[in-house]
Amino acid sequence: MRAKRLSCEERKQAIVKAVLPIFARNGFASTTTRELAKAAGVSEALIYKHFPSKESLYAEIQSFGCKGCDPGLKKFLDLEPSTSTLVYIVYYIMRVNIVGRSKETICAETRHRLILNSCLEDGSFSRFLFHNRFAENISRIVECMDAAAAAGDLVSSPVSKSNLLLFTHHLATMIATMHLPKKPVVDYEASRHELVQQAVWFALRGLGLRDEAIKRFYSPKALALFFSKEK
Amino acid sequence: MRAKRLSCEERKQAIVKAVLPIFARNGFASTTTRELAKAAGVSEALIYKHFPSKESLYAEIQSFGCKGCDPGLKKFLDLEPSTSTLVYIVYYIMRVNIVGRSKETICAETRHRLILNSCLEDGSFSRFLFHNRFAENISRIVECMDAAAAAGDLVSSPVSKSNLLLFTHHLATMIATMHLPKKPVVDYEASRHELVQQAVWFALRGLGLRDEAIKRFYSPKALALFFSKEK
DNA sequence: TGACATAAAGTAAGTGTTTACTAACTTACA
DNA sequence: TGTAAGTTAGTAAACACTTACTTTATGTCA
Repeated sequence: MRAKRLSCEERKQAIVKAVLPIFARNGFASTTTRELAKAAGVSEALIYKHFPSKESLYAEIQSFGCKGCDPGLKKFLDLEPSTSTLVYIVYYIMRVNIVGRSKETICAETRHRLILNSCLEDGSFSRFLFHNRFAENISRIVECMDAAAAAGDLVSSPVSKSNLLLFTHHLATMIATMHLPKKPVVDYEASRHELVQQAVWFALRGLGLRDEAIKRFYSPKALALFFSKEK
Repeated sequence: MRAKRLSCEERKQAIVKAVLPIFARNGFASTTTRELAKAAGVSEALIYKHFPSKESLYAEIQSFGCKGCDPGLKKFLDLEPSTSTLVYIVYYIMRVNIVGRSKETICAETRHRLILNSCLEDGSFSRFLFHNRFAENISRIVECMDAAAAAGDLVSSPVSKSNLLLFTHHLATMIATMHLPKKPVVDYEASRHELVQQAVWFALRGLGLRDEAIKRFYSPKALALFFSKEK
């Protein structure tokens, strides 16, 4: 089994991509270099030509997992700050985490596994991801909350707005975590799409959005359509 | 280094207890039998006298982690079903998971690590724990929600009551997860006790409790006092 | 155009070390 | 004094990583 000849950089990329889901599924320690080589379709020795150690390869897949912005979220963020946009964003957070996207660099499950593994270790990957993907957008979402409050749709909270948003995100992440094993950890008696809707309700209320506003602005069908149109 | 002589059953228990936090901290694969023996203060061979394999020892610590009921929660559940009791229970869930208890068989962090590790594997431990510790009590908590609804404190939801409670629990678990690494994954700009209060607000609103009801029944100080008096 | 040099991509077959686990022995208590 | 708790000193296998080799694309010069 001789691998097709690639340039140095191409091969490096190919190895990282191939190896990412293996590391995510098994964790660092219980993944052997043999498995990695097999997944990448090359010899172990070649991996060591490109990466000085198993650890450095793991670091590489983490930094790869951080790369790239979130085009779907950008689309939502570019909308005018308003109650409606806030609803969109909360829906987006739930949807992306609980059911995933069709086109993404790394699939939602793999990403969640990396995040959880990182939380069980030093947390640096998760922390970096949070800074890159969330904290950077939080001010824009807070603007939406301010707009909603000004419109009388959102009641004030004894909780900082950024924490309210973190809690929303936490809910999404934990529901996703419950779905990692083949047999989900808890039985919600609902499909993933129904679960998205339920979680959106819970979160919007948690944020302080009035029920009238939720009913007015939250149309699951319209949102699902808008979501699926993301390029 | 010769271990003090114990009876078979005593030693078995001692090993399980000593080994539990090690497994929780490192995960199964990256824990060596040498570390386990050192933590238990015995030779590796003695461990193998009591447990046929590393895997069976891991299974044993999981089943140990499931054991024992939740005396604190029982105290809350024994109260009359009411809005006030519902608030108590939500506070209890947040408090136990985010700051932990003073007296418990296994500390909150260790328990969370086991849960997350299980979610990354087949989920069986987490599933069992959920059934034992949560599902069994859920009907009692739903009674509280019914009472709150009857009293006009809780608005109805397009979400099943059991899912609302699961979401509440998820929030607690995820906040705890963010605190697993030495340096927390996200910065809430709040102490753990403040975070409990904030999460309680978010969850109570998410459950559909009216703001007036929350203000009327949620007194952090009184609850903290009541909590700390649990024997 | 083609023979050939060369540099870099790729591999087979190891290395020493660590690992889970065991056999054979020692110690202490009832 | 016998039995069961406990240990020492291993074993074979698996592991991360290397060395020494082979293959192939490409540029160069007659």
